[in-house]
Amino acid sequence: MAVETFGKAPTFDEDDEDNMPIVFKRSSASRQNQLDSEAKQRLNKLSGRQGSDVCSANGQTSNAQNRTTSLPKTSPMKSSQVGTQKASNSSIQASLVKSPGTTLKVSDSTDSQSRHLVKAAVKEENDRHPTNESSDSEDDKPLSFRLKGKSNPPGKGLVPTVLKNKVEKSSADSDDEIPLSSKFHMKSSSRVSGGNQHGFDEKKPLISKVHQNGLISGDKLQKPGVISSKRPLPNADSHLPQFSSKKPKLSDSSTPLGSKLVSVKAKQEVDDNDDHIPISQRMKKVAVSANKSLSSKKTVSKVVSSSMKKTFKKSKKPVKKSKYVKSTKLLPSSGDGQKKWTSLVHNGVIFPPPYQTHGVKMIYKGKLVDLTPEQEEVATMFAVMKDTDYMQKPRFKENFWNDWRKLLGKNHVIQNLDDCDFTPIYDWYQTEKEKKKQMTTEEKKALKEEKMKQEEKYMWAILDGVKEKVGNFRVEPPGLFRGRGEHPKMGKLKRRIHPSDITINIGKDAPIPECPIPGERWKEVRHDNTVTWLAFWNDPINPKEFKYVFLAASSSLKGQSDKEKYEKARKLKDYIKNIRNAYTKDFTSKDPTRRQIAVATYLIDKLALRAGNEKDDDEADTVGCCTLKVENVKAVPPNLLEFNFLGKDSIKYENTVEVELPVFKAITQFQSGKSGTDDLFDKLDTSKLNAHLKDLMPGLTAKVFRTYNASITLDDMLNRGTKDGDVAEKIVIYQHANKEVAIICNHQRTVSKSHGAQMSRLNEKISELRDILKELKIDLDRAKKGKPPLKDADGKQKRNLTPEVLEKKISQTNAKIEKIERDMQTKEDLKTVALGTSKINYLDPRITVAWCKRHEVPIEKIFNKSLLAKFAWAMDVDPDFRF
DNA sequence: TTTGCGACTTGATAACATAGGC
DNA sequence: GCCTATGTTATCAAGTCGCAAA
Repeated sequence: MAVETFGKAPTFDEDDEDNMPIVFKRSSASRQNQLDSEAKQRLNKLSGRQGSDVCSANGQTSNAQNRTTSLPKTSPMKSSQVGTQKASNSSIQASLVKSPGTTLKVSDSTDSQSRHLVKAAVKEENDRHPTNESSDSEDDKPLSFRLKGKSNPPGKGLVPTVLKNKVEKSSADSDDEIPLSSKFHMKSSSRVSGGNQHGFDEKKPLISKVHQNGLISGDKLQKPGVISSKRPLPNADSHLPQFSSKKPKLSDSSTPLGSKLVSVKAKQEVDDNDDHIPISQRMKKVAVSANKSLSSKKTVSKVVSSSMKKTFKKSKKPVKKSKYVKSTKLLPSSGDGQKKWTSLVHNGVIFPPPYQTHGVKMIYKGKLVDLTPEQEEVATMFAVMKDTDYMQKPRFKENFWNDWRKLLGKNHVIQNLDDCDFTPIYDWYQTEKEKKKQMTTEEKKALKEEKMKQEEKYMWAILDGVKEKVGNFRVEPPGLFRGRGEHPKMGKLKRRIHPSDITINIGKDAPIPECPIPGERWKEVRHDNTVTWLAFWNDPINPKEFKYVFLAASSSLKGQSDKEKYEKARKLKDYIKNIRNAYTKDFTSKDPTRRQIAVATYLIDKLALRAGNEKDDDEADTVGCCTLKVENVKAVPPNLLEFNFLGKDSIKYENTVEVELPVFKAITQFQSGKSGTDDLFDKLDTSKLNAHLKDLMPGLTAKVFRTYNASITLDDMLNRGTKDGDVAEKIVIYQHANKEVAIICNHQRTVSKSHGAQMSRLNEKISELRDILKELKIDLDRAKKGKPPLKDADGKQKRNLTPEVLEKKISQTNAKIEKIERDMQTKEDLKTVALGTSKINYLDPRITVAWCKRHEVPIEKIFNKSLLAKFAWAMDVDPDFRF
């Protein structure tokens, strides 16, 4: 096996007490009733200093998934690694360079729509700022260099309470103060010229690079934005307290939190301690061994896997005819509220086809009923949901009935829902579905092509001369609202959206998209380049809210903000020690607000809880950290906290954690004198919390902790866990790390209906193989004695095989059994865990790409086509990249 | 200080496509 | 070559968070 088994018994480094891990284990919390009992029993510890599993509230010990492991210290990247980076990176880059010279690039698509778009784009392009600069990503900067000047004393504690030896790092030393443009001038290449794979304008500093300790950075390099019609452009630095027009709320409180805590940010620590490692990881002592030097130079560090090369080659391939390409590059950065684009051309949105009546009559009180097409359409929406869980929900039926009734009118023959029989419509729908299924491959293909033809022109936009995919160009069709959990509005009619509902956003000089429905017109056309949406309409269920049409995840615009997100999370690494220090100190603060902020931040950091905005009464009753109710947390002496609440999407969060005593005490204090439904953090909301976090680190918000902890967990587990072995074994390591992150983030999925059947089938297969194995062994014995093999089950004489051949067969069969057993284990482990969400949203793709490069794992074994496109910006990362 | 608006990101799952077993 | 398990993509709901107005 290529790896240490993560599930092994913990081994702590007893000698290095300060590095003793904090125990942090997230249970695979369950969806309402779907959690397997195993996961339910998982016990999580937050601050234990012992490696043993702790009994959960129900008295059971945690299982293998909850194993406690501790981690040794991570080391900053060795300076000796630095040298290899450029070379290997540049060779990769070389393979990635494409379409130099022009802004408008070649595309593989040349339909007339596209030509039309290009024309407009060219016109728009002429207005563009001609000197768009770009430079290479900070990835090129080795971590060791980025942390230059930072030192960290060895043997530092992991738990904030035991933190010591603060090493002050002048903010001026931080290379984050330096405009990226100057840091990477040697590699800069203009996006306009098409020479930069990234396409980032690194001169536009990342949010955290804009100001630190009040220093002006490269922000001034940014081109002036176009004035928004909506509201004045916010100051690019408005996220920083000192420039904010709004005073951070907490600074108003009796205790001057802000001033005291701001000093925290100036202290930056080197990562020779574990503070940048998520608590979850620090607590897991992976028995790291020989592969400690994983990140050190192996010859592979210069090697790109063949498949990876293939991928790169593909993206490099110039596309035909068109003057633009589907971009894999990133746009010049734009700050919040700043100009996001200069030219934008697109064809608007496509509408669902008008309703076609089927004429199937439903039954009311045993009699067939005539419905108008409008009434029939809504009745059909309801009828086809017969097999869903919504039909068991009275609220769903009530809401549907209220809306449908309005369409029926007061005097309609149908007077109540209970006497309605929608079966004829349901049966008709099933027949239609069956017909569709029965279509020949050719018919299906033709249908698909027809659809593609109709949609082609809406699929693409040209943003600053680059052809980009549009994400959701289809207007949502009418239907019944499928709110999650106990959403008060479930079942309501989501009415049809018309062009007159839609506001289009497009470049000033671009042709206004033709309204696809004759005789109708758009609600409004705007030319707002401070936003990225192409169109929006008001959500018919909640008219105060909007539905937007954005570019696809693979677009430069999204890639740009994705990268900024991860850079911000990476920056937290430099601050995390002091942040943890600060909140630990405040666990015992006399100021209750301060105490609540400290404990909330702790929970967000350690449990990856979401911020928890306030919700309206017309939304499902779910909570996040700031909105936790007293009843959601049970304090079990001496220091256990049992969390039980519905989080986003009404996914159940169940987790028992062991916390530091001051946290436990604080929680019991917050609970005292309150009823179960009262707010646990009554002096807190997300804006107060985030205002406070911004005092600690520019741009820091609650959600950054999730990204940070997810990515650092992956980075750490991969680097500690990967050993030599074949690709399949390495992929198992990756999945394991991915799974840990998914568990930390509570990303769940429903157990597939066929899970049980699949497992039994695999079990059967294993026993078949074992029988075969037995026979082979007998035959081998006989062959060795020169005897012929026994007859098979049908009584036929088997072929005479040499002992060598039989031995080979035995080993092949053993390998097959092992593989199935491994697959079964993985399947069982992952049956309630969704790996995709963290991969898409929380794991810095550069960690994955760099790891693949280091370990010769083809990147497409980890990222599918969509992810490869989404993370194009991360593909040329240096193999030595660490989060 | 609170509320609401606006613009995004994050999320589970339904629908669809495809690979691989028979 | 068919069928189905599995993987991928589309869908749209539900979060976060900044900002401005009340």
